[in-house]
Amino acid sequence: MARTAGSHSDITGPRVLDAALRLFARHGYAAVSMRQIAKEVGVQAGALYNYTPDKQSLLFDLMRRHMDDLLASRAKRRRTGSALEKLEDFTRFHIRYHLDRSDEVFIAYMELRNLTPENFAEIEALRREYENELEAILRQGEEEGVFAPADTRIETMAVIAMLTGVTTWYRVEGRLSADEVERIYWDMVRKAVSV
Amino acid sequence: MARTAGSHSDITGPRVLDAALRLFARHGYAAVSMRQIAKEVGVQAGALYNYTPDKQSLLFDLMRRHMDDLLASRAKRRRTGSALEKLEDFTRFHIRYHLDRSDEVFIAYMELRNLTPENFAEIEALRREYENELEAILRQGEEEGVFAPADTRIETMAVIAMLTGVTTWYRVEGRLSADEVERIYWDMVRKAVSV
DNA sequence: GTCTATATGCTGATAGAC
DNA sequence: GTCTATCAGCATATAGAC
Repeated sequence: MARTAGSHSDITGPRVLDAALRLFARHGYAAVSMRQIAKEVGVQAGALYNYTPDKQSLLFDLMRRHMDDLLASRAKRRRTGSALEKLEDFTRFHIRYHLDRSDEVFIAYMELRNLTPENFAEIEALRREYENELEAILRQGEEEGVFAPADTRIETMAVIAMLTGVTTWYRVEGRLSADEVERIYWDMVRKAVSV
Repeated sequence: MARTAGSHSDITGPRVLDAALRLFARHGYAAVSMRQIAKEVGVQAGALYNYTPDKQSLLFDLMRRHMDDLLASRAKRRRTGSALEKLEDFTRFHIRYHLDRSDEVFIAYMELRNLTPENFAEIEALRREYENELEAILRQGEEEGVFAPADTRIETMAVIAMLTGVTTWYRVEGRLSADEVERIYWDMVRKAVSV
């Protein structure tokens, strides 16, 4: 019951990360100060250092958490079946996941260069792991004869770039539902890689 | 013949923009200081202000110049013909142009949020103009019956995102020539929008 | 756990000598 | 046109009171 003087909340930790997420996504890591984050949380700047050793860790934790969530969510949904079924599942998953987490996605793509080399290597490995699933699907499809023989690595990068681009224009209040967007992109992806 | 004391070069102006281009592309606008730019040019920080009123103008000038060049280059190449011919021309142009100007492209996509609202509006209008040509091509193809009926605006965004993504992985010293990359992407674009 | 205060250094931009 | 010197402010991070 007794509270240490000045302690107004025991959930300040998550709120710090949330504030950093919003501000980094909106203004960019380098342009956001610890004071701005503190103001958003409702504490003084010094108090932030109870929750993070430094600003870089804030960025890294956000990216790490995002990539972990992405891979974990993907692992739950992964299924067996034909390459075409797998590709549709991957495409719809990617679109939906990225629409639901626009801030995280934006940071994950834009702020890579603001990570220290060690942190960058770790995040990049996770991203590569995610891309590799798509590449494996495309390869399977080629072997099945349903996808056109091609440079699968480049196809992988092209498909991911196309899908991730949805975050640059999609607005929830816009004219299209997430379901419709899924379908449109799946149409294009299917045709793009098919024979 | 006589030179003002301290004047070592009459091409410092362009060198300032070039240095800013490289540094902004590598580290991001917000993370680069005027002192870093000055060091790259080989002058003191104060001297930069003979060439630019402020840091924001440096960013805006780089973006403006890039978009102007892009639209001018495109206008030179634009041609008449079938939608399929026009789309191939657009695709190959976009890939090649973006491979040749990776720094400019990177800045043009990553630093939009660091423009003042007025500057942003101006750049955004130019980008929209570029996108509109692609959208018109897709529409023509639908009318000709060679492209699948679809949401042309989303198709436009999807195609541009896919093509522009080439800058994230292409390396001149890599295993693929620019010609091969052009062909691979054209294959995918053609299939993605066709009936 | 949060506060205030502060250390230390870098920021964009300007003034005036040469 | 470039220099040196400087202004005023903000950066990250830390110290110590409560």
